[in-house]
Amino acid sequence: MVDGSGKMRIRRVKANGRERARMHGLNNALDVLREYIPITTQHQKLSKIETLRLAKNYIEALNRMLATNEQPTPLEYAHQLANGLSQTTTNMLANLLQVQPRHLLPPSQFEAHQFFPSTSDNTQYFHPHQQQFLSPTNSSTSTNYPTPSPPQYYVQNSTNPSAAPLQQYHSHQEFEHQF
DNA sequence: TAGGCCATCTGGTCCT
DNA sequence: AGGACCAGATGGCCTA
Repeated sequence: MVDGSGKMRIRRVKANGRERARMHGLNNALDVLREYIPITTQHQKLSKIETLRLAKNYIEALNRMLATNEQPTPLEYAHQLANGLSQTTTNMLANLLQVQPRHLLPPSQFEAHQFFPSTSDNTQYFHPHQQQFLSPTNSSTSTNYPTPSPPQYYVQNSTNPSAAPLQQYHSHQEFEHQF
């Protein structure tokens, strides 16, 4: 602003105030959005960009459930939600859904991590490219659903109003019983 | 300490 | 003319 007149200055100050209010409105909307997505933390809220990414993944996951009329396994669900998220948020998600963070690595890191880290168990692994589960002993197509490793499923924070599809299941057995 | 995230300011553009 | 929206710049705070 070259013109330093009082009138111009007042205009600028008023515009700044409006811009501040506009950004506060945007942030409030983001706070509301955070309440409806299935990650909640006590001490640290999701960043703006991660909130938007996770919300998009969550909508996609819900749409998929509606389209297929099936609930995903926790590992599948975690994979859908973790798509494109940062390492930090992915770890947080893995922790909340009680799956191994290494199972949620993006394709590049997934392969770099060696496809099947251990052959000592019967754990099956979700392949992000093929969008299906493979087992260490039989890497051919697995048609029946796997038994994912985490015995407990996501328990929603009671202060969070979001309707996370898995929150109703409190144990692995209860989850399996639905099918 | 570098990098990520954020709030704020600012000037440009478009719309009413 | 004035408001809304946008993107770039800047500086502060926090964390790995």
